[in-house]
Amino acid sequence: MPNRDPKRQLPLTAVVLHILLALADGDLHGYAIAAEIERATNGEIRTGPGTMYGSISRMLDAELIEEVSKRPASSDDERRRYYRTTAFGRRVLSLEVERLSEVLQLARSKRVLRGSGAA
Amino acid sequence: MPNRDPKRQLPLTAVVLHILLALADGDLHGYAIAAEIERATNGEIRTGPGTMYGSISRMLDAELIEEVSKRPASSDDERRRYYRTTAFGRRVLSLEVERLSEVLQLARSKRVLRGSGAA
DNA sequence: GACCACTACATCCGTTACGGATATAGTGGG
DNA sequence: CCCACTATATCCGTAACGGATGTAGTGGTC
Repeated sequence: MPNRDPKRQLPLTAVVLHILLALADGDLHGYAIAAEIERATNGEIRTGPGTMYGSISRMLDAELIEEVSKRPASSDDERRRYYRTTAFGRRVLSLEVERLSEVLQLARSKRVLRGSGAA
Repeated sequence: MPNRDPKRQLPLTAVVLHILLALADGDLHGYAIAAEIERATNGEIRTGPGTMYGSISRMLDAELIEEVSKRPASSDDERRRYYRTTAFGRRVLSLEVERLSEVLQLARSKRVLRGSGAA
């Protein structure tokens, strides 16, 4: 059994964080996750197959995600393997987002941002 | 010469990010950086010597930080080695904070946070 | 109905990064 | 003069990333 303490999973790597975010809207298969991450980050984070399938494998082991057997009705490329976040994965994601929020507050208190910083 | 494109340095690892944040207030030596990170993260991120001095070494190579020869007047433990962020390091830090800010906005738009999330 | 670009997953391997263990030695209070 | 603490350094096993390579199904087109 993998480690059930969500705090032990932190901090997440950028790739793992983005995979969890990509799956927050609904189940996706590996290739689609990579495309979604690239889209969501304006191409700034790209995950080649090594990174993607390696990360998926580790996340399955950690039970952050799980494979879904039943696939969307209309899309039927048999090669696709769909994944969704587990309750544990959502909990970890939530904690990581909270942690990042605190890091950002710290950074802002040190006036680290240049002029054009986002809200 | 190391890579001078600050975007190539992203995403930073959690440890590197926190080292840059710790040095944002002023020069510190390695041991003090580790203590400051532990303090600033309420003990959630701890850096043993392997991580700390390894990270410092890599950051020196990347010219994110540099060693300062002149040390604070009153503190004179000869073993200490002080570091400060370079202009390049501040630039990278600024970009990373901006990136994290965008990640957080994305996460919030997906309603990933539980009730007690920070502001 | 052959072709070909694209989709999709898998594995390999080199590199980077982390983390604990170990080593060494200076510092400073009691 | 101890002894705990400070401080840096190195070693080594493990985790994670990233590009290369391989294989094969899909789907449009001529």
